[in-house]
Amino acid sequence: MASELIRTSRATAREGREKAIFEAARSVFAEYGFRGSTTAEIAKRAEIPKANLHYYFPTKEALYRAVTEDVLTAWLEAASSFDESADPVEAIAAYVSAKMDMARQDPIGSRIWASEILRGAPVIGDFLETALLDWLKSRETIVRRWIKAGKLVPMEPRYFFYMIWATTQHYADFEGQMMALNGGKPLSDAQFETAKAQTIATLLRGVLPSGT
Amino acid sequence: MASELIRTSRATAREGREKAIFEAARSVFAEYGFRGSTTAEIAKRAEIPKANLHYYFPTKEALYRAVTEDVLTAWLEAASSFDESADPVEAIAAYVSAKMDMARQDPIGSRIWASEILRGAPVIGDFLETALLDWLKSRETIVRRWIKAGKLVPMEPRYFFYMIWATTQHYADFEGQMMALNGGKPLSDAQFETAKAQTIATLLRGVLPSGT
DNA sequence: GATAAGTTTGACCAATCGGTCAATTCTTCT
DNA sequence: AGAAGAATTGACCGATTGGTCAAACTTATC
Repeated sequence: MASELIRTSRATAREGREKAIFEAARSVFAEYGFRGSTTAEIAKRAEIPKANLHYYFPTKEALYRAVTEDVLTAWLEAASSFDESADPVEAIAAYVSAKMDMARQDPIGSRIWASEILRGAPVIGDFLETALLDWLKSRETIVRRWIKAGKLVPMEPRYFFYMIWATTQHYADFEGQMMALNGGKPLSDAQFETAKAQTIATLLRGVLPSGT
Repeated sequence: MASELIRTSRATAREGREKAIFEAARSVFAEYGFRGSTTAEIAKRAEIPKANLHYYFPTKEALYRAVTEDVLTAWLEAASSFDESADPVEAIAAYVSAKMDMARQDPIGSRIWASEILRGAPVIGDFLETALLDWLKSRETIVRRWIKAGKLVPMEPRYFFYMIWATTQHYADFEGQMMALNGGKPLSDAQFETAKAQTIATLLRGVLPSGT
């Protein structure tokens, strides 16, 4: 069966195994950070011998770099949902919504980001100082324009973005705390939608002029 | 000189050395989490031989428990600043202010909390399910009363507290990210005061009825 | 079906891990 | 001054760390 041979070809099998290692690494790094993670634990979660892991990723650091780069890509995707052309209500709502969904769908990525920053961002430091700073500057300009047009209350845009990042990140990083406060269960879909809607509403009311 | 002997007595010296170890442990645990931290690194930062560290704290875990208990104490202190008797504006402003100041003065404590939650809160789990849950429930009752009295917009109090916790925590845990976005320097006192005032203003406007 | 290339794996390595211990030094008390 | 206890420390321990390697096994190609 040639077709089946193609489907299970070496390249495909390799991709699958790489992905299994990758996902195992994500979960371990998110839980224990870089230094606290062991290649043995990652191999165990990927259900392969440790030596095999080093065949696909030469070092623990190379694996970590691959994982963090992936997180950055996801971050940039969500960032694009802050739309300059839209009016502030739409732009903010869409952006917060996208970030909340990201925290919900990929809490592990968010936690990797958090633990990377906690130890001083040795790997993504460059990204923070370049791409993230550029993004923030350009969005600050947009927000300032809205403020001047009277569409938003006077404020320092930067600290508003910090509030947004903080809140959305919180739903991923502190899931454990939320679970403890929710009878040991994670937020249901309904609860999460309520949280999301309320977060957007509170943030919007917090920056829109009274008459709006 | 008897007075000097008393001042540098054994008990006092012991306290001092214990505190040095304690502080070293806090900084290492905050940076690398429990598993990523090593007693060797802690001893190095405390400037003592590793064997001496184990004279004061028998195990790495005992040291970690001492550190986390200290963090919980600080948390409870800040929690008390949410005053039931005050009106909502005062209560919320005071609470957010206290939490922001805590994040500013003791970012390390906040980071220890964060990394403990990231790995599933194995040590403070009990606290979350008991003391923290009790605190949250009682404050939810207060907030609901204010909502019924028309002093606050209708909402789920819980998610509002999450926003407060998230934002204040963010200023401690993501200090590295903020530095990168601030020309490599930490927020100045003036910047921090602006951030604090704006955070309080935005949160308050976000939950106060329009006419207020 | 034979050859070559890609993949898997147990055994192993030096370095580091948390922790112990006995010998030594320093303080306190009489 | 000297005995007793408290504190310090280098040397050391078994276990675990990230990583290597050669041998065995699979798969693709002719």
